[in-house]
Amino acid sequence: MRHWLLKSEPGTYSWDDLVKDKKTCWDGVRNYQARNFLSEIKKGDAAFLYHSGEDKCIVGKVEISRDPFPDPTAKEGENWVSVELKPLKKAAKPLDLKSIKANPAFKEMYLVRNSRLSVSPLTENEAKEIEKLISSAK
DNA sequence: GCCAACGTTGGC
DNA sequence: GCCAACGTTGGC
Repeated sequence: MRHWLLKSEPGTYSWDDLVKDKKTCWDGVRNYQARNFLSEIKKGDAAFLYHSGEDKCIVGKVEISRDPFPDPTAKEGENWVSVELKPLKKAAKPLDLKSIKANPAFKEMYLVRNSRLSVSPLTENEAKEIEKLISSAK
């Protein structure tokens, strides 16, 4: 099982929206690198949801509930993919970007090195560290 | 609101 | 195939 980081503007689609919807189709990704990662995701993988913009926090953990499939919002002839996901658990303590940048365990993270990439893989270590940090009570 | 980083597009 | 121009994203 692999771990991923999914990024979203909370104004566009937030953790709360996801909880309200119970599950969502992660579509609209229009970046080749992100698409390549998307298509590597498998049902049963876990991902963390990061809010860019106002929040700049990892806000929760989600589970991929469907293997990659063609993005329904793609135009005719275009080849984009999406996955389906559902909320697993909300972060007891959101992990903000400042802490991520300050933590040497996250030095190599895509979020740190290329904050514009909306879908990226996490190493096992990074995933463990995130898990630990968002789970611990304040 | 500004700017840096990155991706895409189009002229050559 | 290169590179300048432009658009988008996201942090500050």
